[in-house]
Amino acid sequence: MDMIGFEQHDHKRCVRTAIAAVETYCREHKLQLTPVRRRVLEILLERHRAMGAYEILDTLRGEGLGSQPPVVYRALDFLVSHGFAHKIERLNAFIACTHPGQEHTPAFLICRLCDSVAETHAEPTRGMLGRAAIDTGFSIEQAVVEAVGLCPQCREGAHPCA
Amino acid sequence: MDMIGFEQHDHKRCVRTAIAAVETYCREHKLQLTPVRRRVLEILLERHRAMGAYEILDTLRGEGLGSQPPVVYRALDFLVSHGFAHKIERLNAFIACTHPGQEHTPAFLICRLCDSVAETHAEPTRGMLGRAAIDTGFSIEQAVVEAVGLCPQCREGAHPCA
DNA sequence: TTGATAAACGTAACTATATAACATATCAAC
DNA sequence: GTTGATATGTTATATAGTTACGTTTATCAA
Repeated sequence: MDMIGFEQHDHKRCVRTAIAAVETYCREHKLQLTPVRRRVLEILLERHRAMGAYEILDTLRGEGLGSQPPVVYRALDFLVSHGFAHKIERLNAFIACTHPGQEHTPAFLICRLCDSVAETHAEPTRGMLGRAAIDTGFSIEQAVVEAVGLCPQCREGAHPCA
Repeated sequence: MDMIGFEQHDHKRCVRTAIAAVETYCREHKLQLTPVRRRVLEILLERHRAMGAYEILDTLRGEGLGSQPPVVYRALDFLVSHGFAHKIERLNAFIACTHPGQEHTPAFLICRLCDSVAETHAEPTRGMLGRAAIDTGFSIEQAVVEAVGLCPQCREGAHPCA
């Protein structure tokens, strides 16, 4: 058991489950989960945090699985476009999806101190943003929702004055 | 009158108004609206769209106002940190705030075809995201909310089948 | 099983975005 | 005017992402 993503959980099990879900999805949708793509996803799942493309690339290099930027960017494009991973725009980094295969609009809680990221769910077409879009005639296709703040752990340590 | 930000408006007047508001705010809060900072804000207001830092820098260069990246990044840091401009994470670009000086949580509607950006307002601490934050013990300090889709103009031209 | 086609990969070079570090200048207060 | 803080100028470098092109591998139909 580790403390990851603000919560305790059995990490090895969560990696296995996620990989299995992606494998199934790819089989059913005739997508090629090639060695590079699979390994990039595994790296993201194992670390269980947002990683820069070049950080992932360094790991691949050490394993002889491709050493140039396009290799990792192509794998990430695949993973992101099918919802197996997400890009955190605020960090220029990538993170494995916590529930791959399911349709969802991800939102993220990013800790500004430890850079940990928790994925959650948002309904951006509801609420004020959806209202604004309708009013202006804008059609929302996708949304980036990233909250920055303090995770529970850092919150405790951060304010000795509190 | 131009078509900007999805709507017609008197652009020169909007630039003057915005600059005046920022000037007042800076005077009242003892902030230095130096020539470089002021000019970067003016450039953003005049263009009235999201601009990359290097695009702004090119303009500054042409005017002899500083030619190296740190110049523009420092000016942008100032403008963004005081809410006079915003960074669009999705575009790695910057845009002038449409109502500087007022407390607000900006949200953006970004057209994926013409890259036009409209600023609106969101209440991310309400709704599902706020609920998720409370449930996990995360304290939201700031939020990036950027919807990607089609603006009214591009929507018309984009689907001849519709 | 083979040939055609499309998809994925390997690599080099390059472009774009952003920051570090340090010297100089300017401003504000005493 | 001297001092400390704030802002600027400049060089170099770090980080992020793309283009282009040739090769390999998978898919599928004849």
